[in-house]
Amino acid sequence: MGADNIRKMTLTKDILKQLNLFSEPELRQKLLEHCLLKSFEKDDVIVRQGQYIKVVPIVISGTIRVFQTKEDREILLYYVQPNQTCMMSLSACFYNNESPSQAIAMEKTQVLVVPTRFIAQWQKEYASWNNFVIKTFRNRYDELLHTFESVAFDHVDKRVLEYLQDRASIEAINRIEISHQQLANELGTTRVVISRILKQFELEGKVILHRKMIEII
Amino acid sequence: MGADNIRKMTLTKDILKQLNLFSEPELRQKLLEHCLLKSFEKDDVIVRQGQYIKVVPIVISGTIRVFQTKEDREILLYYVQPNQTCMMSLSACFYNNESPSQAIAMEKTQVLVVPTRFIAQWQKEYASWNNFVIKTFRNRYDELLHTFESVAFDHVDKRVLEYLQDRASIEAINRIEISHQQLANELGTTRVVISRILKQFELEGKVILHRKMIEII
DNA sequence: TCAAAACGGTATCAAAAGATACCGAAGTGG
DNA sequence: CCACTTCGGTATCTTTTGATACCGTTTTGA
Repeated sequence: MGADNIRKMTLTKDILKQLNLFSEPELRQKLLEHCLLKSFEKDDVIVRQGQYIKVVPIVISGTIRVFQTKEDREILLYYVQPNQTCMMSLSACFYNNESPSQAIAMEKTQVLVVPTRFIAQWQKEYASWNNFVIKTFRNRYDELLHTFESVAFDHVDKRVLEYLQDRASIEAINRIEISHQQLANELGTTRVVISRILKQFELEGKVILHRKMIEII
Repeated sequence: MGADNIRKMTLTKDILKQLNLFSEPELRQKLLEHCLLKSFEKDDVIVRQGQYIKVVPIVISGTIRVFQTKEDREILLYYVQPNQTCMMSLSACFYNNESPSQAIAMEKTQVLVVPTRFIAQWQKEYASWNNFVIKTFRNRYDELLHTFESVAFDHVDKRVLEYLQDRASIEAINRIEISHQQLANELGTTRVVISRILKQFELEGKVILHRKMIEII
């Protein structure tokens, strides 16, 4: 939320309706009173590594990519879709510290900006809010555990194939628009390794390689 | 909780006092009514990979090691100390599924066994319980994120040194009793790699190697 | 006591990944 | 249109880690 080019917009009931998360009318009223609607353009920085976080962004539309970097290496943690929020924001509500991760908008993205001071309080008062908090913690932990396990135990080629298949499955497509460098950034390795592996896959008849696009057979 | 050699013992107020987690007298009364005290010997299996979990074990004394395995490889997730619980138990309360991890007692260990059906309910009713749940989620996530980052970005030798230094620091000792194979199991690699790295450290004057013990200089 | 198991050191070889460099093709934007 | 950037293929070499084997020493437990 340190990005200078944030657009604050009017939060209305209609916009809030796009979130199918919170059922209590009283809570929805409080969201209208205390929260903002913000809009980001593609590639806008939402959270920087090391940044102190004062708000929890719940995605209404669009996608946020959360990742770790070290020197010139980068690895995906997760994507934040509509009706979701990011872990470092939620974490910061209960013990404010610096974000270990970065968050960037992948496309034009609208978020509901919730001040952190309400999170713990609303958790006690509203079941749907508590449910959201717990589900976020739980799902993000499971997801990270899965990623951790494959980084720890699997070779990169297996992880590449799994990534492509997951993505094809989720998006119900077989033509994945991604460059080799982007794929390297998702998996925490280098572009050359990815190119090498993908070429091997092409020779094995698993994929057809296009420029910035990979077709799964 | 599938281990056949569990010893059920009497849960008394005095034993419950060893936990400095829960402040409400009403909650402490409910813990006395609904929970059990169980005891494990060193090397007892507390949770198996793939097992469905019906209880949340809160450690009163002793230590539990939680880890992931794949084929004959193994990597530490975390240790559960007194006043703590494990993540797959807590996770199972909100959506029961198979444990992705294994848990083993590292020494004689006593745990408070809380049936999962009370977790979500008590979370709404007792602030200290909610605090425990949230803190567990948060701390375990942060911890896993840190481990993930070093597995993803650091070489094994760096991770070895960091492990040894962390352990020396936490235990306020400089003689760490661990075999090369155990260290390999903590870090998800092989014994030979560990031996090689440690030998290099010895040549560099960072450690002195003993049998089943490493002395940090 | 002694056989077996565990431990750790070392060697050899292989596989995986990284680092660097170069190049031709495609895309971008002034 | 054209200079520049991006993309991806490939080569070469290096580093890191893994796999396997062997061995001498120490520990364990019957």
